[in-house]
Amino acid sequence: MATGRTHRPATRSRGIPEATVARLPLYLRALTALSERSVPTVSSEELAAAAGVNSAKLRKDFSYLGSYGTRGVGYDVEYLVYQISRELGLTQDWPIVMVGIGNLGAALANYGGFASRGFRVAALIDADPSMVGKPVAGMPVQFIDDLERIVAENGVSIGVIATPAGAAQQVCDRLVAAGVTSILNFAPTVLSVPDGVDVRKVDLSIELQILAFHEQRKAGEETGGEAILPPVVRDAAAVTPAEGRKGPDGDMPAVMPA
Amino acid sequence: MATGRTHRPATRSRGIPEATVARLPLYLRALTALSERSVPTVSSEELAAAAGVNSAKLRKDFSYLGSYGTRGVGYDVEYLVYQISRELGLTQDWPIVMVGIGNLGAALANYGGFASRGFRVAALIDADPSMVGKPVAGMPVQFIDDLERIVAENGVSIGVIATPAGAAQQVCDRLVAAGVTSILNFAPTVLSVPDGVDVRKVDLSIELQILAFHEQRKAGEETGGEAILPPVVRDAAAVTPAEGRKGPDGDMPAVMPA
DNA sequence: GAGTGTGAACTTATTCACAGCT
DNA sequence: AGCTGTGAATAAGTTCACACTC
Repeated sequence: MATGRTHRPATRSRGIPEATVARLPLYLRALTALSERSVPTVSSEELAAAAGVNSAKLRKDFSYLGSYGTRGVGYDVEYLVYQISRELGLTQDWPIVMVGIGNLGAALANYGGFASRGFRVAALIDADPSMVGKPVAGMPVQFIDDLERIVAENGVSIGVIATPAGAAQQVCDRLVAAGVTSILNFAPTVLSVPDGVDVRKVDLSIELQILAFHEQRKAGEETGGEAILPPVVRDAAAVTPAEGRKGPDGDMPAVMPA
Repeated sequence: MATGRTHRPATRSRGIPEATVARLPLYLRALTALSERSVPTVSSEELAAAAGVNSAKLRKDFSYLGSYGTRGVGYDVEYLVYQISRELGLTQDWPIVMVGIGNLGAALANYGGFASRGFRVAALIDADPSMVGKPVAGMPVQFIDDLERIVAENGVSIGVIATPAGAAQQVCDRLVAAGVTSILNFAPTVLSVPDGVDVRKVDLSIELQILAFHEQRKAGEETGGEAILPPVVRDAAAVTPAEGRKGPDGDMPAVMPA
């Protein structure tokens, strides 16, 4: 997240904590499901369970939006759906462009949840001329040379990058120059953007690595903590010995080629 | 994240903060890039820039792993690659299964970064009999009835769910029953799992909604904060009036059908 | 009675700033 | 002189617990 703006805007702004903002879509999804089942009201306890958080957190989160509940009763489902939608900006229409229509890009374009909530795919863009014109998710892929025109004509402010890592920064620069100010990045690279542009990243392999960390911990705990199991070295190529280090445990294995 | 275990294990454990763990893969990626360019050492400042964080945070993060740097010089790239890999558990091999080989599942299976770092796709599994046997990313899709056998035979502890939302919880339950203790969930649902099982979710539409929130803020700020612009209502269907509410601004529009 | 809304306590994360090593 | 490692200060996020309202 590369939000510039350190100082808050002059007007006394109701600052909704970032952590809360990140949970609003979760609440919204749970509420939408209730709405479809025509449930009229819901308590913080019930809604929290549906959203997978605890009720105190949920109430605190909602308190930043205003007092939308009724004591002794709970929350009006439809009313809350509306208020959260509005807060998230989903009562308006957001045209987005997707750049990089490979395997992943195509899959994302086909993914329904995309278009569902206020988001509309304005264009699919790729740099491969052989892709251009091919229909993906019911719309023809456009050539990257037209990126600037497409962004301008559609008033696009949100871009999705699903290119290979090598192309991502370049695409990002063009998007930003064309006026895009929010980017969802699926390429495994750190993007650098000017102040005022938001970047969120979704990274497959990072998520797996975090899971592996915890998984490893579990394995260690089973044997009574501080496991003796020496890590199975998978790839010890090209690691310098470097003596005198003081890590909490495990120096590099001796079998290591310099 | 549904980590059970409230109490720390008996042995005085070096508790690495969750926020730090989440950044280690980032550092690792930056270090790997340096390693490929045969850069021998790097300062916290340089590495932080490459990873997109600030240097104080990076040094603090590394301090939880041990003292792996050299004052006045910086960090030995190869040595750090090894230490972080070990800490993340990437020096061992993690067989994973992917369940749900639709558009997204197939795209993920084809995604290289998956297999690269210690992770090995042991099986692709789908519930659609017509998919079974078809090669995806060079391996035949297997039928969901074999899930338990596959998990057991391969010692799988990490599962990836890329099914439609409706099937996700059921698949999750089967994975957990079969012995999987870490799950990466791409389905737009909250999964409930027993204590001791970790779930991480990747959710497209949530990320977009967070971006929309910030995007809306920017639009408001341009006109001098506390924008007068009335939110364009896209879908005001079925919202109850509910008078007497006290949100910070904007009650529901009057045009609303009860 | 039931359940929200919220100060206050607590926990986790980030940033500062500088002592200490090379 | 340069750069790490880390206590101390600050900020952000979570949980507690209960007054208050319906």
